[in-house]
Amino acid sequence: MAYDYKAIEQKWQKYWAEHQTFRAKQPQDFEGEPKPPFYVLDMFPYPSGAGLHVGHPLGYIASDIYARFKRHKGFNVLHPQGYDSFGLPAEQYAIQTGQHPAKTTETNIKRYREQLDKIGFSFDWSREVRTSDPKYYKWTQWIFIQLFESWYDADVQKSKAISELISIFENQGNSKIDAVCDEDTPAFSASEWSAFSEEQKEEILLNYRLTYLAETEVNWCPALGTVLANDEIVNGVSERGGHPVTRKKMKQWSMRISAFAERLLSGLDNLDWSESLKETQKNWIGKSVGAQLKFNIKNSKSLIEAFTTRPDTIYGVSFMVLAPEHDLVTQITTPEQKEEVEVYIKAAAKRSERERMADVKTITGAFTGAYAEHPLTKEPLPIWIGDYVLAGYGTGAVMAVPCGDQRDHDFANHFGISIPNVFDGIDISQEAYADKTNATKIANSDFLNGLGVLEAIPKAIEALQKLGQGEKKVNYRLRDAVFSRQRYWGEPFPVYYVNGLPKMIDEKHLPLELPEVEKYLPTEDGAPPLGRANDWAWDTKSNKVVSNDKTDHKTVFPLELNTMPGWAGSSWYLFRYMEEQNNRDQHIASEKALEYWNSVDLYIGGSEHATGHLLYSRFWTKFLNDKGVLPVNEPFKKLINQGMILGESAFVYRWNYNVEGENFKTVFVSKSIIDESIRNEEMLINYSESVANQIYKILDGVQLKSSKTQSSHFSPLHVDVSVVNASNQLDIESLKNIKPKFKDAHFITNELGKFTVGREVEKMSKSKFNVVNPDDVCEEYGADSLRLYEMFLGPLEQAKPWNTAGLSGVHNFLKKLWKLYHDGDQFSVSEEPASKEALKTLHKTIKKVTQDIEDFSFNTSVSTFMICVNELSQQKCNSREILEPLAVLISPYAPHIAEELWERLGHSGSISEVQYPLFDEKYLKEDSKTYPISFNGKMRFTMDLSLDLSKDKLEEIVMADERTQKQLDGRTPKKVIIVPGKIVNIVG
RNA sequence: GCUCGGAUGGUGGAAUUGGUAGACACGUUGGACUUAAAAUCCAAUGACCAUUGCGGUCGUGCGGGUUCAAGUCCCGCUCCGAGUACCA
Repeated sequence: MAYDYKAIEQKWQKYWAEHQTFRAKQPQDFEGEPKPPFYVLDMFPYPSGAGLHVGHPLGYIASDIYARFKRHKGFNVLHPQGYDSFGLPAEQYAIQTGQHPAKTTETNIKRYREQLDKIGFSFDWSREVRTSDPKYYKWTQWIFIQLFESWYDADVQKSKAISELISIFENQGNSKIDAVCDEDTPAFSASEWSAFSEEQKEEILLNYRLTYLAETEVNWCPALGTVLANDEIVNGVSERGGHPVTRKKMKQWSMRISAFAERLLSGLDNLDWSESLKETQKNWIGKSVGAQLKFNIKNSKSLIEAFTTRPDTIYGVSFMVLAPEHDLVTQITTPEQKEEVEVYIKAAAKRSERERMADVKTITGAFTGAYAEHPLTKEPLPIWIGDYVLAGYGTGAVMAVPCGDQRDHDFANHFGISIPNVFDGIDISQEAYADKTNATKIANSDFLNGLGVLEAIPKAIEALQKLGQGEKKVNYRLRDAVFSRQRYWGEPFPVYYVNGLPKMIDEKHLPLELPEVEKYLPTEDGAPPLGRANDWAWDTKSNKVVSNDKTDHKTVFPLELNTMPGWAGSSWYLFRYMEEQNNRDQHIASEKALEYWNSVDLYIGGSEHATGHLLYSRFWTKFLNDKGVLPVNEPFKKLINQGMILGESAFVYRWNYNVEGENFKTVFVSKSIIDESIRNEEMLINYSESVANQIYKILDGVQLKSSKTQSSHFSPLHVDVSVVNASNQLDIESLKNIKPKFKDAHFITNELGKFTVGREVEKMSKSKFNVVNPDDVCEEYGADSLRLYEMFLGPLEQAKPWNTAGLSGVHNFLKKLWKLYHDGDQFSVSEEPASKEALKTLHKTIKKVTQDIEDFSFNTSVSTFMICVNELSQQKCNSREILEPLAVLISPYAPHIAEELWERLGHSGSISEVQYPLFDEKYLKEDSKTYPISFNGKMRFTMDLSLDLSKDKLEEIVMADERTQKQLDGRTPKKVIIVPGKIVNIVG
């Protein structure tokens, strides 16, 4: 019987579903001691309308292999899947078509599920989550409330209940605690606190809450009608769609993730993540250690605070620069400078983020007319404004040290400000000296003279501290994350407003479900889509959502109109999977389940989530750990980024032929002809008789101008990869059928009537017509072939192009594997003991494959299987002793064929939990080795020699060999290097 | 600019502590089977030279170095990719 992958795969997919083969057990399901848990997770997909292409399952296949391997190794494996089902595309589609996003999302999920099922994943679907399910987002809202009810104690680096903070305020005000809060929070005593009105208290508390409402400058994207987070902006335009982004002030919910900066940074050390990913998070958090200095302003009570990492260069300060948006600017600008400053501020505000970034070279700024006072020398320092100083970083002000910072150097040069030098023996006339090497000594700096950087920094801080004008400070680049979106398809905030102040809906009334709206657009007066809902007011009496007409601001209040961002639901979903569906109502997951499953042992997904999802979920995990909700403070122990699978786009080339008169026909020329014609430096018409005839026929009567063929005469156009075969030949008829715009086009083919296309590797996308669909591959070769091929393609973490041609190789391998267990059409294995070589082949394979799985080197294990099957075929081995363990070995990779063979071997039930074969060294023991015999490091021939031989004996035998004598040609070797079991090298 | 990766045949990619470079697969070529095709099987396949046979020279982006021995280690470059970007 031939290998009928279609029947086999269908059969086993059905079996797995019916028997719930991959359902994970909860600890209480075991009689006696539970099996050790192992949690393998994929980044859950956003179910887009385009469906899956072959790039998506790459990571899923890798994690599935690992999950299946761990089951064979005796673990209780949790390998769930779900959907990140809130999001922009469904809403954009709703705006265009009027269809409810819930409906399109449902359709898309169905399609995803079908596609995933065909690949044979061992997912436990009984635990599926969807972020848009009210039963799920009830807990997203619950976490939001917990954040609102918390503040951060920087002293012990822990989040605590807000009630605790209130009692601290009541007893001692806010001066003695080290709580993370907004920069502009005023200081108050206990009695002042008591004297505040309830509303004032609420406003102050908002400065401390871990999620807070604040007027923030946000990244507003007019085209998308929403605010974007920093990580949703790439090169100054929106990640989705590439629309321009501008700065705008809006009242927004924010997350005080900055409070967790230090923990997010130090926690990285214990994670088994790739160095590059950790590096990306480190840079994003951007810790810098330095000092915060206070500069008095002449003739003013105000101070300028500036952060610096180089307090040792304090004597090199010759001016100050404020960000144009800095609050002090209007206060201190002198009447003479007022006009110039205002013009500058206006111009700076107009420059979009993108322009500012693109144009770093142009130096701009304006003098305010005011002077600050140097804290040590008391010299006046002119105060400038310049847009190279960012309002959002540090204090929005810098002490400019032109000798030590290139930007300050450029600015000083441009505006003719002096550049005092504080480095001993360094020439700073051309450029600043920014090195922090301790060997360079500080000069012209009073008490710092002669010190290296490392000694000078603490000394400088000490001196400034004595004056009350500076202290050590750690600064982070990480900004608080804006949490409001002006969108419909997201989690509603469990928030209503009393006198403009936010109140939380009590937990027991959650979820607050998303209301219906008649249109998914913002309202005419610019409110978010929820502003269109008729029933969107909160009745505090009945604790229900009621009609807006009932709003009286006494018992019925308006609800929040924004919704939460995409990362809300994905920040905690991993913990939801830990609990079974029917026990999820009362909590995120039961304590017992959280304790048992702990955290994700292996997480696989794309590196594009480095500074978004992966940072936010670490933040929420730490927070929920502080609260005692979670027993862990990191969500993902080990993380692997799978590389992107790229598409091989196909191009046809339109000939922009040069004519006397009109140009009206669409003519495409085979790539092979173009290339050769260019190489031969001839006219296309002279390429060959066949080509000339075609041209005459198409361009009947047209007079071509003579010129040599050049690539600039052709414009490339994408064509769908499905109409191109593995040899790059285009099926012209099919192309005309699927793309009517080619209907009347002419195609100039080579002598054999073939038309070849050009190829280029690009990102796989619909617009490039290079998408390969996994369904098609499963149809043509089967899921096991798809799985093996995706792994065979190359290292998991590396980007690589998809090349359909290679699929037949792994498919052939499966056929060969099948044949090992069959004699002609008959299933046939022998009960005879296996030969020595067969056992050696098997154990060699066990050893290598086990090692490869542990190293996530799946490409090499596929090769190993190929070698194994090749060898066993050669040996004509069909012994059960070999073939049984082989089926288990390969089952994580090609589960369908493995199940089928296992059944044919006479077993009932799934192969999935059969013990993984154990490696035994004794089968690999060799008594001889094929030694490479090298001369001066170059291998000349090999010799089979016993491994028992001593070094001397080896040398004797090698030297006696006639080939050795021939190589030496009468010379006496200077030296003979012998590494037993490895190599013989003769020098001389 | 900075940080992190990477560069090996026609192609995707192997190569454990430095120890036979190019495993495995694709592609290509030749052969067997077949009326023919497909499928299958066998053989060859880094480049160059030699060829009746034995064989030889070069070769892992470039230039140096360490070593009996370097794809692997060290120094200096080039190019490509990713992330990040006026962060004081």
